[in-house]
Amino acid sequence: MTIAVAVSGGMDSLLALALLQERDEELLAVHGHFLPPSTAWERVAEGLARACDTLGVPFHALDLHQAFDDRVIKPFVAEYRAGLTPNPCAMCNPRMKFGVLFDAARNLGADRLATGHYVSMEDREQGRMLVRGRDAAKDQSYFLSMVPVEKLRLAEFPLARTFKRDVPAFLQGLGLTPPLPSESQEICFVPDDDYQHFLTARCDMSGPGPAALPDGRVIGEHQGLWRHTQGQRRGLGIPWSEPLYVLDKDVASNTLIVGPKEFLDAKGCVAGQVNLMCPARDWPGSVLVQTRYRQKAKPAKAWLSGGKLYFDFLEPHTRPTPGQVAAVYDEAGTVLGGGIIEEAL
RNA sequence: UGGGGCGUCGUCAAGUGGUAAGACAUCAGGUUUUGGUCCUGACAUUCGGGGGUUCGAAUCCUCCCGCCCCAG
Repeated sequence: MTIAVAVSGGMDSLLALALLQERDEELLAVHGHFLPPSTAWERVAEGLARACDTLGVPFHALDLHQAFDDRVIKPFVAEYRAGLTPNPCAMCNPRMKFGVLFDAARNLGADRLATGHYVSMEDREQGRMLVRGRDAAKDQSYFLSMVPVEKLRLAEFPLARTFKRDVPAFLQGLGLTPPLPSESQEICFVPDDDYQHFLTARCDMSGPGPAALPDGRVIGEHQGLWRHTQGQRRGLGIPWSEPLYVLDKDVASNTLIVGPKEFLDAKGCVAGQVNLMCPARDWPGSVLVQTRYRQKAKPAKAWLSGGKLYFDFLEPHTRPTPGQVAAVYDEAGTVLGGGIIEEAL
Protein backbone atom coordinates (compact mmCIF):
# COMPACT_ATOMS: atom_id res chain seq x y z
CA MET A 1 0.00 0.00 0.00
CA THR A 2 1.26 3.45 -0.91
CA ILE A 3 0.44 6.59 1.01
CA ALA A 4 0.66 9.98 -0.63
CA VAL A 5 1.47 12.75 1.81
CA ALA A 6 0.16 16.16 0.92
CA VAL A 7 2.92 18.60 1.81
CA SER A 8 2.18 22.31 1.77
CA GLY A 9 5.59 23.63 2.71
CA GLY A 10 4.62 24.23 6.31
CA MET A 11 5.86 22.39 9.35
CA ASP A 12 2.75 20.36 10.05
CA SER A 13 2.64 18.44 6.79
CA LEU A 14 6.38 17.97 6.87
CA LEU A 15 6.12 16.38 10.28
CA ALA A 16 3.27 14.21 9.03
CA LEU A 17 5.58 12.93 6.34
CA ALA A 18 8.38 12.24 8.80
CA LEU A 19 6.07 10.43 11.23
CA LEU A 20 4.74 8.16 8.52
CA GLN A 21 8.22 7.33 7.44
CA GLU A 22 9.02 6.18 10.94
CA ARG A 23 6.11 3.77 10.54
CA ASP A 24 7.95 2.32 7.56
CA GLU A 25 5.17 2.98 5.06
CA GLU A 26 5.53 3.13 1.29
CA LEU A 27 5.43 6.85 0.70
CA LEU A 28 5.36 9.56 -1.87
CA ALA A 29 5.02 13.26 -1.28
CA VAL A 30 2.73 15.47 -3.35
CA HIS A 31 2.59 19.22 -3.36
CA GLY A 32 -0.29 20.92 -5.12
CA HIS A 33 0.41 24.40 -6.36
CA PHE A 34 -2.90 26.10 -5.79
CA LEU A 35 -1.76 29.53 -6.88
CA PRO A 36 -0.49 30.68 -10.28
CA PRO A 37 3.21 30.09 -10.98
CA SER A 38 5.56 32.51 -9.24
CA THR A 39 9.03 32.64 -7.80
CA ALA A 40 7.62 31.84 -4.35
CA TRP A 41 6.05 28.77 -5.96
CA GLU A 42 9.47 27.61 -7.13
CA ARG A 43 11.11 28.27 -3.82
CA VAL A 44 8.62 26.16 -1.89
CA ALA A 45 8.90 23.34 -4.41
CA GLU A 46 12.67 23.37 -4.19
CA GLY A 47 12.63 23.39 -0.42
CA LEU A 48 10.20 20.51 -0.32
CA ALA A 49 12.20 18.55 -2.87
CA ARG A 50 15.25 18.98 -0.70
CA ALA A 51 13.46 17.87 2.46
CA CYS A 52 12.01 14.85 0.68
CA ASP A 53 15.42 14.02 -0.64
CA THR A 54 16.75 14.02 2.90
CA LEU A 55 14.01 11.62 3.89
CA GLY A 56 14.39 9.54 0.76
CA VAL A 57 10.80 10.02 -0.35
CA PRO A 58 9.81 10.66 -3.97
CA PHE A 59 8.43 14.15 -4.44
CA HIS A 60 5.90 15.40 -6.98
CA ALA A 61 4.84 18.99 -7.52
CA LEU A 62 1.54 19.41 -9.30
CA ASP A 63 0.15 22.53 -10.90
CA LEU A 64 -3.45 22.67 -9.72
CA HIS A 65 -3.96 26.40 -9.84
CA GLN A 66 -6.63 26.29 -12.51
CA ALA A 67 -8.69 23.78 -10.57
CA PHE A 68 -8.21 25.84 -7.43
CA ASP A 69 -9.40 28.94 -9.19
CA ASP A 70 -12.50 27.17 -10.49
CA ARG A 71 -13.38 25.26 -7.36
CA VAL A 72 -12.36 27.60 -4.56
CA ILE A 73 -11.63 31.15 -5.66
CA LYS A 74 -14.49 31.67 -8.09
CA PRO A 75 -17.11 30.34 -5.66
CA PHE A 76 -15.53 32.45 -2.91
CA VAL A 77 -16.02 35.59 -4.97
CA ALA A 78 -19.51 34.60 -6.11
CA GLU A 79 -20.64 33.95 -2.56
CA TYR A 80 -19.40 37.29 -1.33
CA ARG A 81 -21.28 38.95 -4.17
CA ALA A 82 -24.41 37.08 -3.13
CA GLY A 83 -24.20 38.46 0.40
CA LEU A 84 -22.83 35.29 1.97
CA THR A 85 -19.67 34.83 4.03
CA PRO A 86 -17.82 31.94 2.42
CA ASN A 87 -15.40 29.63 4.15
CA PRO A 88 -12.84 28.82 1.47
CA CYS A 89 -10.72 26.61 3.73
CA ALA A 90 -13.69 24.35 4.40
CA MET A 91 -14.36 24.06 0.68
CA CYS A 92 -10.73 23.53 -0.24
CA ASN A 93 -10.59 20.27 1.72
CA PRO A 94 -13.32 18.35 -0.12
CA ARG A 95 -12.74 19.98 -3.50
CA MET A 96 -8.95 20.25 -3.64
CA LYS A 97 -7.05 18.24 -1.04
CA PHE A 98 -9.44 15.31 -0.93
CA GLY A 99 -10.64 16.01 -4.45
CA VAL A 100 -8.30 17.03 -7.22
CA LEU A 101 -5.11 16.46 -5.27
CA PHE A 102 -6.16 13.03 -4.06
CA ASP A 103 -7.13 12.04 -7.60
CA ALA A 104 -3.75 13.16 -8.87
CA ALA A 105 -2.01 11.19 -6.12
CA ARG A 106 -3.93 8.07 -7.08
CA ASN A 107 -2.71 8.50 -10.63
CA LEU A 108 0.78 8.47 -9.21
CA GLY A 109 0.06 5.13 -7.59
CA ALA A 110 -1.14 6.16 -4.13
CA ASP A 111 -3.88 4.27 -2.32
CA ARG A 112 -4.31 6.62 0.56
CA LEU A 113 -3.76 10.31 1.30
CA ALA A 114 -2.15 11.74 4.41
CA THR A 115 -2.30 15.36 5.49
CA GLY A 116 -1.00 17.42 8.40
CA HIS A 117 -4.42 18.15 9.85
CA TYR A 118 -4.87 17.93 13.60
CA VAL A 119 -7.69 15.38 13.49
CA SER A 120 -7.97 11.63 13.73
CA MET A 121 -9.93 8.72 12.31
CA GLU A 122 -11.25 6.35 14.94
CA ASP A 123 -13.48 3.31 15.14
CA ARG A 124 -16.91 4.15 16.49
CA GLU A 125 -20.21 2.34 16.42
CA GLN A 126 -21.07 4.14 13.17
CA GLY A 127 -17.86 2.87 11.58
CA ARG A 128 -14.53 4.56 11.10
CA MET A 129 -15.20 8.21 11.82
CA LEU A 130 -13.54 11.59 11.82
CA VAL A 131 -12.79 12.77 15.38
CA ARG A 132 -11.41 15.96 16.83
CA GLY A 133 -7.64 16.15 17.18
CA ARG A 134 -6.10 15.63 20.60
CA ASP A 135 -4.70 19.18 20.67
CA ALA A 136 -8.00 20.95 21.30
CA ALA A 137 -6.46 24.33 20.58
CA LYS A 138 -5.46 23.20 17.11
CA ASP A 139 -8.27 20.81 16.20
CA GLN A 140 -9.23 21.18 12.54
CA SER A 141 -12.15 18.80 12.27
CA TYR A 142 -14.45 21.75 11.63
CA PHE A 143 -12.66 22.39 8.35
CA LEU A 144 -12.92 18.75 7.33
CA SER A 145 -16.59 18.30 8.09
CA MET A 146 -17.53 18.83 4.44
CA VAL A 147 -15.29 16.01 3.21
CA PRO A 148 -17.20 12.83 2.23
CA VAL A 149 -16.64 10.06 4.74
CA GLU A 150 -15.55 7.61 2.01
CA LYS A 151 -12.61 9.92 1.29
CA LEU A 152 -11.79 10.31 4.95
CA ARG A 153 -11.67 6.55 5.33
CA LEU A 154 -8.81 6.57 2.85
CA ALA A 155 -7.03 9.28 4.79
CA GLU A 156 -4.17 9.20 7.26
CA PHE A 157 -3.75 11.89 9.89
CA PRO A 158 -0.38 11.36 11.55
CA LEU A 159 -0.79 14.45 13.74
CA ALA A 160 -3.94 13.09 15.38
CA ARG A 161 -2.30 12.92 18.77
CA THR A 162 0.33 15.59 18.29
CA PHE A 163 0.39 18.89 20.12
CA LYS A 164 1.24 21.87 17.98
CA ARG A 165 3.70 23.21 20.51
CA ASP A 166 5.84 20.07 20.15
CA VAL A 167 6.15 20.29 16.37
CA PRO A 168 9.15 22.63 16.03
CA ALA A 169 11.28 20.52 18.36
CA PHE A 170 10.24 17.36 16.57
CA LEU A 171 11.33 18.74 13.23
CA GLN A 172 14.55 20.09 14.60
CA GLY A 173 15.36 16.70 16.03
CA LEU A 174 14.89 15.24 12.57
CA GLY A 175 17.03 17.91 10.99
CA LEU A 176 14.17 19.15 8.84
CA THR A 177 13.44 22.75 7.96
CA PRO A 178 10.11 23.62 6.33
CA PRO A 179 10.36 25.97 3.33
CA LEU A 180 7.53 28.03 4.81
CA PRO A 181 8.80 28.42 8.37
CA SER A 182 5.97 30.46 9.79
CA GLU A 183 2.62 29.28 8.63
CA SER A 184 0.39 31.92 7.12
CA GLN A 185 -2.84 32.48 8.99
CA GLU A 186 -4.69 34.31 6.29
CA ILE A 187 -6.54 32.91 3.33
CA CYS A 188 -3.79 31.45 1.19
CA PHE A 189 -4.89 33.12 -2.03
CA VAL A 190 -5.60 36.57 -0.57
CA PRO A 191 -2.46 38.71 -0.30
CA ASP A 192 -1.87 40.52 3.00
CA ASP A 193 -5.07 39.11 4.45
CA ASP A 194 -6.94 41.89 2.66
CA TYR A 195 -9.98 40.15 1.23
CA GLN A 196 -11.73 43.44 0.55
CA HIS A 197 -8.98 44.63 -1.73
CA PHE A 198 -8.87 41.21 -3.37
CA LEU A 199 -12.57 41.33 -4.16
CA THR A 200 -12.66 44.89 -5.46
CA ALA A 201 -9.64 44.20 -7.64
CA ARG A 202 -11.29 41.14 -9.06
CA CYS A 203 -14.78 42.44 -9.83
CA ASP A 204 -17.42 45.05 -9.10
CA MET A 205 -18.89 44.74 -5.65
CA SER A 206 -22.09 46.26 -4.30
CA GLY A 207 -22.00 49.82 -3.01
CA PRO A 208 -23.05 51.79 0.07
CA GLY A 209 -26.44 51.52 1.68
CA PRO A 210 -28.26 52.18 4.94
CA ALA A 211 -27.43 50.60 8.27
CA ALA A 212 -30.58 50.13 10.33
CA LEU A 213 -31.70 48.82 13.70
CA PRO A 214 -34.11 45.86 13.79
CA ASP A 215 -37.01 48.33 14.14
CA GLY A 216 -36.05 49.89 10.82
CA ARG A 217 -34.51 53.06 12.21
CA VAL A 218 -31.61 54.07 9.96
CA ILE A 219 -28.62 55.07 12.10
CA GLY A 220 -25.75 55.02 9.67
CA GLU A 221 -24.38 53.93 6.34
CA HIS A 222 -22.36 50.91 5.27
CA GLN A 223 -19.85 50.82 2.43
CA GLY A 224 -20.97 47.51 0.97
CA LEU A 225 -22.72 44.54 2.54
CA TRP A 226 -19.87 42.25 1.52
CA ARG A 227 -17.53 44.18 3.82
CA HIS A 228 -19.49 42.93 6.81
CA THR A 229 -20.57 39.63 8.23
CA GLN A 230 -23.04 38.47 10.86
CA GLY A 231 -21.71 38.96 14.35
CA GLN A 232 -19.15 41.55 13.30
CA ARG A 233 -18.54 44.53 15.55
CA ARG A 234 -15.49 46.35 14.27
CA GLY A 235 -15.62 48.57 11.25
CA LEU A 236 -19.24 49.65 11.46
CA GLY A 237 -18.21 53.21 12.29
CA ILE A 238 -21.51 53.96 13.97
CA PRO A 239 -21.23 55.78 17.31
CA TRP A 240 -23.85 54.39 19.65
CA SER A 241 -24.55 54.05 23.34
CA GLU A 242 -23.30 50.47 23.25
CA PRO A 243 -21.37 48.28 20.83
CA LEU A 244 -23.29 47.36 17.71
CA TYR A 245 -23.02 44.06 15.87
CA VAL A 246 -24.11 43.02 12.42
CA LEU A 247 -27.30 41.03 12.86
CA ASP A 248 -28.21 40.45 9.25
CA LYS A 249 -27.93 41.61 5.69
CA ASP A 250 -30.93 42.44 3.55
CA VAL A 251 -29.50 42.00 0.08
CA ALA A 252 -32.70 43.06 -1.68
CA SER A 253 -32.70 46.52 -0.10
CA ASN A 254 -28.91 46.62 0.38
CA THR A 255 -29.50 47.22 4.08
CA LEU A 256 -27.22 46.19 6.92
CA ILE A 257 -29.20 45.28 10.02
CA VAL A 258 -27.30 46.10 13.20
CA GLY A 259 -28.09 45.95 16.89
CA PRO A 260 -26.76 45.41 20.40
CA LYS A 261 -25.32 42.10 21.48
CA GLU A 262 -28.52 40.81 23.05
CA PHE A 263 -30.12 40.70 19.60
CA LEU A 264 -27.34 38.49 18.30
CA ASP A 265 -28.59 35.12 19.45
CA ALA A 266 -30.57 32.81 17.19
CA LYS A 267 -32.78 29.86 18.06
CA GLY A 268 -31.65 27.66 15.24
CA CYS A 269 -30.53 27.48 11.64
CA VAL A 270 -30.82 25.60 8.36
CA ALA A 271 -27.89 24.19 6.44
CA GLY A 272 -27.66 22.89 2.90
CA GLN A 273 -25.05 20.99 0.87
CA VAL A 274 -25.30 18.41 3.62
CA ASN A 275 -22.42 16.00 4.13
CA LEU A 276 -23.41 13.07 6.32
CA MET A 277 -20.69 10.99 7.94
CA CYS A 278 -23.31 8.43 8.89
CA PRO A 279 -27.10 8.21 8.46
CA ALA A 280 -28.85 10.92 10.43
CA ARG A 281 -31.05 8.30 12.08
CA ASP A 282 -27.91 7.06 13.82
CA TRP A 283 -27.33 10.44 15.43
CA PRO A 284 -27.99 10.88 19.12
CA GLY A 285 -31.17 12.68 20.17
CA SER A 286 -29.14 15.74 21.01
CA VAL A 287 -26.08 16.64 18.98
CA LEU A 288 -23.45 19.32 19.37
CA VAL A 289 -23.33 21.86 16.56
CA GLN A 290 -20.50 24.24 15.84
CA THR A 291 -21.36 27.12 13.53
CA ARG A 292 -18.01 28.90 13.58
CA TYR A 293 -14.42 27.80 13.84
CA ARG A 294 -13.24 28.82 17.34
CA GLN A 295 -16.69 28.50 18.77
CA LYS A 296 -17.67 25.89 21.30
CA ALA A 297 -20.00 23.28 19.89
CA LYS A 298 -23.36 23.64 21.56
CA PRO A 299 -26.26 21.23 22.07
CA ALA A 300 -29.07 21.17 19.55
CA LYS A 301 -31.83 19.03 18.21
CA ALA A 302 -31.04 18.20 14.61
CA TRP A 303 -33.13 16.69 11.85
CA LEU A 304 -32.95 16.20 8.13
CA SER A 305 -35.77 17.39 5.92
CA GLY A 306 -35.88 17.91 2.19
CA GLY A 307 -32.14 17.36 1.96
CA LYS A 308 -31.42 20.13 4.44
CA LEU A 309 -30.28 20.02 8.03
CA TYR A 310 -32.35 21.86 10.62
CA PHE A 311 -31.03 22.77 14.03
CA ASP A 312 -32.93 23.81 17.10
CA PHE A 313 -30.46 25.24 19.58
CA LEU A 314 -30.88 24.17 23.18
CA GLU A 315 -28.66 26.96 24.51
CA PRO A 316 -28.13 30.60 23.55
CA HIS A 317 -26.23 30.55 20.31
CA THR A 318 -24.65 33.47 18.47
CA ARG A 319 -26.47 33.93 15.20
CA PRO A 320 -25.04 31.58 12.56
CA THR A 321 -23.66 33.18 9.42
CA PRO A 322 -24.95 32.08 6.01
CA GLY A 323 -22.06 30.65 4.02
CA GLN A 324 -20.20 29.30 7.03
CA VAL A 325 -20.02 25.64 8.00
CA ALA A 326 -22.24 24.00 10.59
CA ALA A 327 -20.30 20.98 11.85
CA VAL A 328 -22.15 18.34 13.84
CA TYR A 329 -20.49 16.38 16.64
CA ASP A 330 -21.39 13.97 19.35
CA GLU A 331 -20.20 14.21 22.93
CA ALA A 332 -17.07 12.24 22.12
CA GLY A 333 -15.94 14.68 19.44
CA THR A 334 -16.97 12.45 16.55
CA VAL A 335 -17.91 14.40 13.45
CA LEU A 336 -21.39 13.30 12.40
CA GLY A 337 -21.74 15.62 9.43
CA GLY A 338 -21.58 19.12 8.12
CA GLY A 339 -23.46 21.59 6.02
CA ILE A 340 -23.36 25.13 4.74
CA ILE A 341 -25.50 27.49 6.75
CA GLU A 342 -28.25 29.05 4.67
CA GLU A 343 -30.26 30.91 7.23
CA ALA A 344 -30.50 31.64 10.95
CA LEU A 345 -33.85 30.95 12.57
C1' U B 1 -32.27 90.89 17.50
C1' G B 2 -39.05 89.95 22.17
C1' G B 3 -38.77 85.50 25.52
C1' G B 4 -36.33 80.89 26.81
C1' G B 5 -32.46 77.09 26.27
C1' C B 6 -27.72 75.34 24.84
C1' G B 7 -22.41 75.13 23.27
C1' U B 8 -16.93 69.62 27.23
C1' C B 9 -12.68 64.21 22.50
C1' G B 10 -15.19 62.15 15.64
C1' U B 11 -20.31 60.91 18.38
C1' C B 12 -23.10 60.62 23.04
C1' A B 13 -21.99 62.31 27.78
C1' A B 14 -20.30 63.13 33.43
C1' G B 15 -18.44 67.14 35.90
C1' U B 16 -21.80 73.66 39.30
C1' G B 17 -14.67 76.68 42.39
C1' G B 18 -9.84 72.58 43.49
C1' U B 19 -6.86 71.19 39.12
C1' A B 20 -11.29 67.09 32.49
C1' A B 21 -15.35 60.19 34.34
C1' G B 22 -17.37 56.81 31.11
C1' A B 23 -19.53 54.74 26.58
C1' C B 24 -19.43 54.35 21.28
C1' A B 25 -16.28 55.15 17.15
C1' U B 26 -11.13 55.08 15.59
C1' C B 27 -6.00 53.36 15.72
C1' A B 28 -2.12 49.82 17.35
C1' G B 29 -0.91 45.11 19.32
C1' G B 30 -2.36 39.90 21.07
C1' U B 31 -5.30 35.39 20.09
C1' U B 32 -6.70 32.60 15.31
C1' U B 33 -5.45 27.92 8.97
C1' U B 34 -12.06 31.59 6.48
C1' G B 35 -15.08 35.97 7.65
C1' G B 36 -15.85 37.35 12.58
C1' U B 37 -15.74 37.19 17.94
C1' C B 38 -12.63 38.05 22.19
C1' C B 39 -8.37 40.35 25.09
C1' U B 40 -4.75 44.40 25.89
C1' G B 41 -3.09 49.28 24.97
C1' A B 42 -3.45 54.37 22.86
C1' C B 43 -6.77 58.35 22.25
C1' A B 44 -9.32 66.43 25.17
C1' U B 45 -2.60 70.20 29.24
C1' U B 46 -8.21 71.14 27.73
C1' C B 47 -13.89 72.45 28.14
C1' G B 48 -17.18 77.92 21.35
C1' G B 49 -13.83 82.74 21.63
C1' G B 50 -11.91 87.17 24.38
C1' G B 51 -11.60 89.68 28.96
C1' G B 52 -12.35 89.60 34.33
C1' U B 53 -12.97 87.71 39.71
C1' U B 54 -9.98 84.06 42.57
C1' C B 55 -4.28 81.09 45.57
C1' G B 56 -7.06 78.20 42.03
C1' A B 57 -12.52 78.15 37.00
C1' A B 58 -15.19 73.73 32.29
C1' U B 59 -17.64 75.40 36.65
C1' C B 60 -18.68 82.73 38.94
C1' C B 61 -19.07 87.76 36.10
C1' U B 62 -18.86 90.08 31.28
C1' C B 63 -18.68 90.87 26.04
C1' C B 64 -18.62 88.41 21.36
C1' C B 65 -19.71 84.06 18.12
C1' G B 66 -22.77 79.84 16.90
C1' C B 67 -27.05 76.60 17.39
C1' C B 68 -32.13 75.32 19.01
C1' C B 69 -37.26 76.30 20.64
C1' C B 70 -41.48 79.73 21.40
C1' A B 71 -43.39 84.01 19.87
C1' G B 72 -43.63 87.81 15.89
